[in-house]
Amino acid sequence: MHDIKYIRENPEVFDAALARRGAEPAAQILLALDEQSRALKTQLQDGQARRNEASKSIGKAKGQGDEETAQALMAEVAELKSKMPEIEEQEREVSGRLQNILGALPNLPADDVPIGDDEDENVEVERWGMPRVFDFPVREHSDIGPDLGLDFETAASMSGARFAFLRGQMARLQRAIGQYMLDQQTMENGFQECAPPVLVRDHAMFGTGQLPKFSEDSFQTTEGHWLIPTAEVSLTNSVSGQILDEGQLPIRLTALTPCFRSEAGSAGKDTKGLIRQHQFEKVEMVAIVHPDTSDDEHLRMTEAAESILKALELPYRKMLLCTGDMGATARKTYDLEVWLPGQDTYREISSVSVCGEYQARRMNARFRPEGESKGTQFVHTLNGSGLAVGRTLVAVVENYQQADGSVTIPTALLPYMGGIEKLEPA
RNA sequence: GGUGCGUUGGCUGAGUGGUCGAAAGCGCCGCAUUCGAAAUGCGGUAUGCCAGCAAUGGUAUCUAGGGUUCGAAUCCCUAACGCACCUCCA
Repeated sequence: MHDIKYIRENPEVFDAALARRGAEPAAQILLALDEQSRALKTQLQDGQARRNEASKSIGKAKGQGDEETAQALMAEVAELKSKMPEIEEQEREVSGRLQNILGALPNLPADDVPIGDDEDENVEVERWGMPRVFDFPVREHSDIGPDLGLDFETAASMSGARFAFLRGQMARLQRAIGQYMLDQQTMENGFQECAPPVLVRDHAMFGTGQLPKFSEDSFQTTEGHWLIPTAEVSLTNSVSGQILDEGQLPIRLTALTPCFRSEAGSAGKDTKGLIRQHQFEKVEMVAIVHPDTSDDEHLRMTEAAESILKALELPYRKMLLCTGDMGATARKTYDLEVWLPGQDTYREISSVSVCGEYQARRMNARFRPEGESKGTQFVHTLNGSGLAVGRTLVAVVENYQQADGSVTIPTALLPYMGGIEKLEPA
């Protein structure tokens, strides 16, 4: 959500920023609606002022027992009132349209975000770790997995495509990965562990920006609840509508939850394996911070995600997303892409975004600056995966695979594996 | 799923259909007092929009949306949320 005042004062800057994202200019239509809406408001308020004045006089007249004057005034007010609903209706319609357009616009990219159309124009910032050299034919996880407890057929029989049924040591490994990452984020990186709802209402989805534009990406129950596509929704909305004390900031939250995505529009993409599922687990990080610190927090959060990959000794690269590849709510995003030897490529495993006040405005999440009794400011919000559990599982299986089809367990995960040191093919 | 009660400013909490943007207290800010502080006293303390250089004035907002009325924090309806009891159930 954008500040209409800012647009009023900087229409060209606003449109230029939208253009960098490849979005159509919007300032002109917004300002036209804004002007109309305000003109109608004024008109309405003039009418209301006269009505209120007359109504007060009626009260006085009645108090003095002057029934005649009261009747005359009442007639006048009735006349006045007959015209008001029409203006009211117009005003509602105009400001409704204004809100709709405003609510559907993406965030403005930060100045240092590279301009580009799609992922091909993302910029590699750094690379960590050396891809392992294999002395046997490397296989994809979808190839290795079935003998280790990764069962797509059983899942398909009950749920269809893009679901997985994990068994035995494979299920255990997924649990170990989730537990390990949650422990790291809470005990090492200062995030508070949360266990939030995974079903949320419309306004929560609007607050974090999934609605109104991206409803087709998520599942909705027959009751009207949405299944969260990421715990970002639940965690960020925990401060929705609140006025925090400056001293409470920063708030750092994390949660391990299932995430649900319809993957509409990605038909034919990543159909093999665990990469793109309707349901997957993810450890999410969210930070609610003072506006002055959001850029630093962005780096901090990215490092928190990187620390997991380093501990698991998984090679990765850090990408700065270009304007065309960023999510609608982000001002700036770093993606971490893990090396998948089976696919001979780097694949996204974490996405860390700073949203500025874009979500905070939508949620009306504010803080009260220290030492001031009045006045509030919007907080800044950030979110990032720390990390996606399913894709981490893929990365472990592919990077730690052995010639005999077994998979060794990264040292960091051993304490979570209950004595299992290797996944053995059945 | 059923019944009842509730939702007021940063917080607590009054409020008979007109004089209520709303008592009082707390908190916060300023001033006085003090060497300084505490305590005390005095004053000030919501937000959006419109007009205005400004002071200020107008208007809307007492969870939200409808309605009744010349006039609604106050009456009616609906929803959301909270609490209690009942029913059911991991």
